[in-house]
Amino acid sequence: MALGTGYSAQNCSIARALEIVGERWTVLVLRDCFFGVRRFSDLLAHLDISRAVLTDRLTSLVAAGLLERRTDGGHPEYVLTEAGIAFWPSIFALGRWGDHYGTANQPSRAFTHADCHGDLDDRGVCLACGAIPGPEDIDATPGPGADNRRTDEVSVALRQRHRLLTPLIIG
Amino acid sequence: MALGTGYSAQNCSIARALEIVGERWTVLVLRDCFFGVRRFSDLLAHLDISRAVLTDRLTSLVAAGLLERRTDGGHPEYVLTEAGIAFWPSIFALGRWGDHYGTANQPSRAFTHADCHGDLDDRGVCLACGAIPGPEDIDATPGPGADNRRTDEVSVALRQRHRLLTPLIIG
DNA sequence: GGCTGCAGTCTGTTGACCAGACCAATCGTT
DNA sequence: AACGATTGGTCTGGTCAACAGACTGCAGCC
Repeated sequence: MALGTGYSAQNCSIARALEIVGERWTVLVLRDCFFGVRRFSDLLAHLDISRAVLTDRLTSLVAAGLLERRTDGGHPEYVLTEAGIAFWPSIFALGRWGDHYGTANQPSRAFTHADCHGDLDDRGVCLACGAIPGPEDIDATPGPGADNRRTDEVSVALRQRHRLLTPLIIG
Repeated sequence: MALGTGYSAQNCSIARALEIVGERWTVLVLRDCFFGVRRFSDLLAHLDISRAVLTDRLTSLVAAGLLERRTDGGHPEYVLTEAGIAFWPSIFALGRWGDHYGTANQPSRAFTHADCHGDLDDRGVCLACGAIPGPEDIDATPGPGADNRRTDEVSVALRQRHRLLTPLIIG
């Protein structure tokens, strides 16, 4: 393991999680995967990340079992595995905290329970039915604080209501 | 903001959260604060972190409003603010994910609802009463995967059952 | 076949993290 | 009050990760 990524002396669940997802950009890569971004070039355009670093993060995530690299003859696609999908509560909690205490005013994105169209509270509980839906049952829509400055195709596609985990329609 | 910490082009709740807590060690500092660690030297001993980096992280967390630096005449103490306490769901979610998908076998730590002694499920719901307790109502105990190799006083103190957010009894 | 775009690799530079030395303020003991 | 030990930092030099950008080889399309 590269220096700067290990917390070897910390025998702790949180440290073990951070050894996998604690590096710069890793969580944002996973976020985009939940939004249905699957291609190298789309991640590159949406994240404003160095190509070398994106390559490294994708390789690490595949090695750690959060992403699967699929090459059905054509260009590769990176798709969340069960372990990657299980990371959703962490993503959701981070986003909610960022909404309340980050440097901005309004949530950039809103999540609703697809089955009953209820909004989710800070714990992820559907206000309409009381369930805690997984990402496969959540729709994402731009929130009141969303900005429309970015013009890359991924950002444009994300301005539509969209079911998490399903491939994003780009272009 | 220093290079390597900004995600300026990402107008996103998650990116805004990561601008504050996304640097190396920051989440583990917060974890220790939830466990009741408050002194510079205790964090230093427990985290195996460079002094300069710990100074930087504490300064950043105070500046971001997650920690308050209290100096009532004596040595300073770092205590979670409301914004810091609100970060608990992210810490909990990361820990649970690390339990299931990290490199280890067994959870290093268990959390129970202090009011009714129920265990918490992966979503933070008390299995006994159905509530989702905040950290002030949660007791931490060593889990089945805890190790006893570390001998620093903080690690030793954490082997006792202990209410989150209350000062840890060290020494 | 030729062209465009995709998915990386490679290179030099910048800056964050590291270990460890150093220093001032505080605390405990007498 | 004086003294030493502990605490809470700062400072320095070295190492490694991230950065921007050039380059390469393959896929897909016409």
